[in-house]
Amino acid sequence: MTKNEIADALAEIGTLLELKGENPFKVRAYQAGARVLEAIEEAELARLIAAGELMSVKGIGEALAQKIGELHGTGRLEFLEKLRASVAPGLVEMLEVPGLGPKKIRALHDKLGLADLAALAAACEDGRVAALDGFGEKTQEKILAGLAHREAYGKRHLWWLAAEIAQPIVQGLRALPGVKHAEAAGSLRRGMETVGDLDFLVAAADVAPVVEWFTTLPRVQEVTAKGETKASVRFESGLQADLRIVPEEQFVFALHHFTGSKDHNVQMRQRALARGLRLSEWGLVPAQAREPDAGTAGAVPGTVKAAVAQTAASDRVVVRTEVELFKKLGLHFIPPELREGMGEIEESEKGELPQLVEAGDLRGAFHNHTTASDGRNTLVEMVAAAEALGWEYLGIADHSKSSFQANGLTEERLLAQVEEIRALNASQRFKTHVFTGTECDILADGRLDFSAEIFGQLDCVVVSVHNAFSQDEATMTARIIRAIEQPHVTMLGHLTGRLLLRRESYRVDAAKVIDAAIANGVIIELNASPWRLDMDWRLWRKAAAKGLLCSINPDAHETAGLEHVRAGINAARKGWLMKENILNTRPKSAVVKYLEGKK
DNA sequence: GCCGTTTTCGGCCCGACTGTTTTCAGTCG
Repeated sequence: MTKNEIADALAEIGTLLELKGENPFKVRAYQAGARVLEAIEEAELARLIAAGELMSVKGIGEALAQKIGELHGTGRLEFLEKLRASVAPGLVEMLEVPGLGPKKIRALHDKLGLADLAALAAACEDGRVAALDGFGEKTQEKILAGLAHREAYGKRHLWWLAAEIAQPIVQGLRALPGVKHAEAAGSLRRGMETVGDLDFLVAAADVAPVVEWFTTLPRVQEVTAKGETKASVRFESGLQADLRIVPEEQFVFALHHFTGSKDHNVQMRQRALARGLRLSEWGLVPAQAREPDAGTAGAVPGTVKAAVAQTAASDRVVVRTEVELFKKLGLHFIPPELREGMGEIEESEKGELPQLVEAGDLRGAFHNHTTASDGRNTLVEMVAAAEALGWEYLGIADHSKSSFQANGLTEERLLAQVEEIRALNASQRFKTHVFTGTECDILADGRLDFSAEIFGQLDCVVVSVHNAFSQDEATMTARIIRAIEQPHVTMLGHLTGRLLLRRESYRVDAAKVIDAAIANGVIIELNASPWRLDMDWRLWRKAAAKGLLCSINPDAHETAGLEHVRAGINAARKGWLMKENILNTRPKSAVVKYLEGKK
């Protein structure tokens, strides 16, 4: 069984135990185990298991090590199979209904015998749910609404589209009178490839006008909450957005808290405790400041909020920026993209966080299409757009002949395009230099769509899979490796072929392909299309450490698509990549030298 | 179930909100 399948199995155990009402800390241990496993490489896992060293990994103890070993060796786990048999599958689905958690689901199952969503809907409609102890009319309505909206609104949203909505809202909030600061937080700020909802944070003394402005934004379909410090809306697209308003002195703590991730926050709080401090969205206070105070209106005694309220202003830990917040805990600033609880705190403590690549570091981009194949803008239009972005160079890579659905180029058409590009460069009409190239199909058996002789006349050869997606993992992996072992190949396009929220990736052993790419001096692209972001950011940190070179490729099919490199920069930053790890941060002369070295 | 410069037992991040309740449990982030 593969690493990811084992991680899924552990996460499933956690969910099932939760539904059975098990000790929540045991549940957490399985969930944590699943996450830890995802961060280990396939080969490293096999080695740890063989060497009996699995328990040396933090978060994996005796019980998890035994179960992981059994899953890895046999592909089965009796413990999990018995667990599955003891929980109705419909209960797992119920967890996706807003307002339903393990306790309520258990009650619905034990007292009403409900075992799936259809039975749940029926029980709500005839009022049985509302009659249950601990439930009521409101809860019943909420469940029904949740079931109705599950299809339409339960989905996540692409970062790119969410950012397009969020950006003007942040600008608008900042322009409101009395607003001191406004930021988008959450997974959007962390640059995740998809986001569940938007989180806006505002520092302002006067709350009402901010809430009023937010809840009356264009395209707001429904205002789902409107209170003293918070409002929530749902846009027509189904995207939800939360707004929180805090006093100015709390803003940095709240921004950090609502940026997350959850794992990062847990680790930060533990770190604060270890240093005699308590951290929350309310502030940073000495851990011993626990005694309730009569004057602490509204705050629950013993909480950080109460401690903040009762601590004399002169004794509070005053923090004006996130840089200062991290510094108070003995850390260097951790960029939001790295806050995934994946070792960033340890590296920050050592002062060894990478100098992450920035949008301004890009000097050009490869893998772009024109009207010669399936693009919507001509060569000249694409180059003009690249020049407007200030790029030194633009790599063209139209489809090859086997991609007939994409109007792929034959050898003759490709060579004609090469002539056209050379003439354009010679004319000096644009400051942007154009590199010739192709996005050549990797055929089903790993052969390529053009001969080495053709490749020899191009600056850059991108090879990609566009058909026979259903091959098994071993076949697909061997196919891709065969392709990148061939001479003249510069880079591999979209490693897994995934389309976020639309199409699963094809099956491929990423670790093997990464090793083969390094061995053959082939680049793997970070396809910056917001629908792809492929190869996944989670794989980049280790791959780059091993020596893999990245190219952030927009895969643009129209001029506007060139700007998708911003999404690629996000993903690269999440993958801990520095400028040095990425080909298209290099000046044109260095790129020319690199490409000539490949011939 | 995991973990340990107070520990091998007794903890495990923190707080808001909602709806259901007369003081709190469950859910969510």
